[in-house]
Amino acid sequence: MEETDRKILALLAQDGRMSFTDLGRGTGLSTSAVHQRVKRLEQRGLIKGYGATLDHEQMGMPLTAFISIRPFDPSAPDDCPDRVKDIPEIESCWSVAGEESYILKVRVETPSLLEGLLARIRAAANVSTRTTIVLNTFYENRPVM
Amino acid sequence: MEETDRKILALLAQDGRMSFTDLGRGTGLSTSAVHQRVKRLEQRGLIKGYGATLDHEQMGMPLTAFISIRPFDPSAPDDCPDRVKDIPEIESCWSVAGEESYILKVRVETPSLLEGLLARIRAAANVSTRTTIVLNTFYENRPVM
DNA sequence: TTTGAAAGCGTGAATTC
DNA sequence: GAATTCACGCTTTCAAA
Repeated sequence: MEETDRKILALLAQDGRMSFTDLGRGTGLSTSAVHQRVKRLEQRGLIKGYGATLDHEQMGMPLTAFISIRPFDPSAPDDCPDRVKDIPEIESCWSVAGEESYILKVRVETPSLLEGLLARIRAAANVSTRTTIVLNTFYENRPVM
Repeated sequence: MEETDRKILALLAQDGRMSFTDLGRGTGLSTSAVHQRVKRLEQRGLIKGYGATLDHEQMGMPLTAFISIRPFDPSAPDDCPDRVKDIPEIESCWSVAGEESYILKVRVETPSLLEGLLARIRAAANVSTRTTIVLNTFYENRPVM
């Protein structure tokens, strides 16, 4: 992948609704040339999708937390992501190296709903949890490339 | 905010490039009605922006990590986010309640670049760090609403 | 990659509910 | 105040070169 594609990706990371015409202006290509490149980037999976970034506070989900997870029984099959994937409050799920096995990022409306969520996670996956409450989001998902 | 707006937000969170025409079909409104609503949601800040989701592995930044931060000197002014905001490898920056004061999420190309990044962060903000390497991203930034 | 053309979309004003 | 209709110009999309 080269220069022009990286430029297109940078522009789309910044403004996911930018028109092909403007992408063309931004890269010095014709509209259909960028169009084809974007389609190819989508097909190759370099662009995984497009999304609007919402203000969760205004949407009534002001509480964000990280939940670090370690299995109770280290010998049990380790399918935690599968067991929690249908819990809609979980925004992200990573497996990690370190003291814990997984980190979840969750969003909820209230502390008491967080309590209920933790109980559900512990029950679904038979794990112990350590919760870190987010006090302030300075920035999130800045384009890094 | 009501039903229709939530529906629009859900659709745009899922596909940030959906046309106003399709948003209209999805909500039972005319094109210009959704158009007006989306513009209002943008103005009110409920929609903070639109972005493409990129595949960082394919882009040559396969290493993701969380860096937990605590100040060396608890009495010093606590302006860590300000001091690290120009480091481009940092994708997200949260302040948190718990043993550490901040969590950063970073993306780099190689382990040795992570080493250099950690040194830069420690020097810029006079903090100690604890790094958790991401082994696998099962999912990230799923729409939660 | 570009050109060119058809179809579809965005946008605003006027209108109605 | 919010929805619809309509009309214009611009954008998307695809085939052909």
